[in-house]
Amino acid sequence: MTRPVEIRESPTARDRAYDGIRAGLLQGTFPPGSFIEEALACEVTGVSRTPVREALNRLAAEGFLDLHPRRGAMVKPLTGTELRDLHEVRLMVESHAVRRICREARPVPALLSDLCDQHEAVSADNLLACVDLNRRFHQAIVAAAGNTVLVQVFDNLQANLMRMSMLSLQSGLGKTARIEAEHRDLIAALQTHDEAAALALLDRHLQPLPQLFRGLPGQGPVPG
Amino acid sequence: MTRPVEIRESPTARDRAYDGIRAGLLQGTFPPGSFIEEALACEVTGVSRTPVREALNRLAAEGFLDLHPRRGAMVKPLTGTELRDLHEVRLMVESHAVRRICREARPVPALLSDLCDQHEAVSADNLLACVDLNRRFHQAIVAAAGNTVLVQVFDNLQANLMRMSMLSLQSGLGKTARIEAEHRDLIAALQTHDEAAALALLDRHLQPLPQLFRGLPGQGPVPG
DNA sequence: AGTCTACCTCGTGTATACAATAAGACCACG
DNA sequence: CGTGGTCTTATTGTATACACGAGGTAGACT
Repeated sequence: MTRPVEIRESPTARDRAYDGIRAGLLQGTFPPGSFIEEALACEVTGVSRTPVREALNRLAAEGFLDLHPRRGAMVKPLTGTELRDLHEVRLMVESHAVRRICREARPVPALLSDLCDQHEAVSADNLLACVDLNRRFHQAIVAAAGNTVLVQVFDNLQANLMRMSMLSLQSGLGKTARIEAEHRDLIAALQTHDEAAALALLDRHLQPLPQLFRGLPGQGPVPG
Repeated sequence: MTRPVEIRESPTARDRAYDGIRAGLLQGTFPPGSFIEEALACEVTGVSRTPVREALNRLAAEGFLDLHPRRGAMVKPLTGTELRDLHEVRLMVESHAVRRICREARPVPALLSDLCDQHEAVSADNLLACVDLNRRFHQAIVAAAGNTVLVQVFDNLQANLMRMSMLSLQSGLGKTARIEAEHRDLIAALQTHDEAAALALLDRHLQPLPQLFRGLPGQGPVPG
C-alpha cells in the first residue's frame, strides 16, 4: 500500500489526465487560486494537450476550476459562502433521497454495509482513501432512491464535496471511527424505513461540517 | 425582432459548435437514438473536430448525449422514467429556492417581471423563444435564493428541462397565456414572502407536466 | 447454402503543428 | 522619475495528421 489511493490505470489518456489532475487538486499540488497551464498538466500526467484539455473542461464543469478564456484554468478557491451553499444543497439532495427510500420502502443495497466494513479496514491517516469511501457511501444512498437524475446532480457535487471532506478530516473534525458508526446507524434506520429517525441521523451526521465555515465571512478562500 | 432566439455570434468556435448542435438537438435535426458523427457535426457547424468534440463532451455532461467509447455520441432518448425523475428533482430545487426566498425575506429581482412582459410580446408559435423565456424565468427564481451551488445544479438540468418544455408546448399542454399568468401570481406571492402560497402556486404551475409522462411505462423513448 | 474468418474501411482517440491574442517587459517620451 | 505605448513572448484556441480499434463485408471452406 505505497500508493495513497487506488488509481486504476485507465487505458484512455483522457482518464489518466483527469485522474492525475484531480488528485493534484485534492492533495494541494495545485494550490487554490493558482493557474494550471496546459503544458504543466501535460508533464504531470504524461499525455498530450488534447486529452488534458478535455480533462480540464470536465473538471471545470464539476466546479474544481474556473476557465478564464485565453487566460487558463484557475483552481477555484473554496470560499466560506461556497462551502455553506454546497452543504445546504447536499443536505437537500440527501434528505430527499432518504425520504424517498423510506416512503417507498425501497430496499437498502448491501453495498452500504460493505463500504462500512472497508472503512474499518483502512487506516485513519489515509485521507484520500477515507474521503473516497465516504463519497461512495453517500453516493450509494442517493442511488438507492432510484432517481437517476438525482444521482447525476449529486455526482456533479462530488468534486467539491470531496474537497470539503478533505478539509473536515484534516482539521480533525471528522473522526473516522465516529463516521463509520454514524453510517451504520443510518443504514439501520433506512432498513426499517424510519423516515424521521433517518433524517435526524443524516442531519446529525453532517452537523459537524458547518463548523468548517462558521464564522468565515464568505469571501476569503479556505486554506488547505 | 426577426430572429427567434437571441443567438449572439460567439467569436469562439467551440461556442458556435455548441450552439449549433444544441439547436439541432432541440429542433429534432438529430433524432433521439441516432448517432452524431463528429464529421457531420463539423459540416453542420463549420468548425473543425477539436471544438466539436469539446461541444459534444459538454452536451454529454448536460445529459443530451450518451458518449459510447469508440462508438460515438448517441442522442439520448428521453424516456418516461427520466422525465419523471427530472420533474421530481426540478420541483425539489425550485421548492427549496422558494422556501429560502420567503424565509429569508429576500428581495425579488425586477428581472422576473421583465421576463413576464417579454412573454406577452413574443408570439405563441415561436416555440424556442417561449422555451427560452420560461427557462430564464425559473432560472431567475433559483438565482434569487442566493445559493450559487443551487444555481449551478439547476443549470445542469436546463438541457433536459428545455426538451421537456418543448414537448409540453408542442403537445398543447402549456398555453403561453396561462403560463404567463401563473408566473405573475408566483411573483406576487414571492414579493410578500408568503411561503405556503408560493409553494402551492409553484406546484400548480408545474402540475400539467406530469401529464406528459403519465402512463408511460418508462422505457420507451418519448416522441418528438 | 451456411458459417467462420480475414481483411478493409470508417470513425474515434491522440498527438502535434499552426494561428491568434493577451499579458508582461522594456524603452522612449513627457 | 513616472507614464504611456509598443513589442515580444508565452499560452491558449483551432486545425489537421496519424494511430488504433471496432464493425461490416466478402470470400473461402465445410
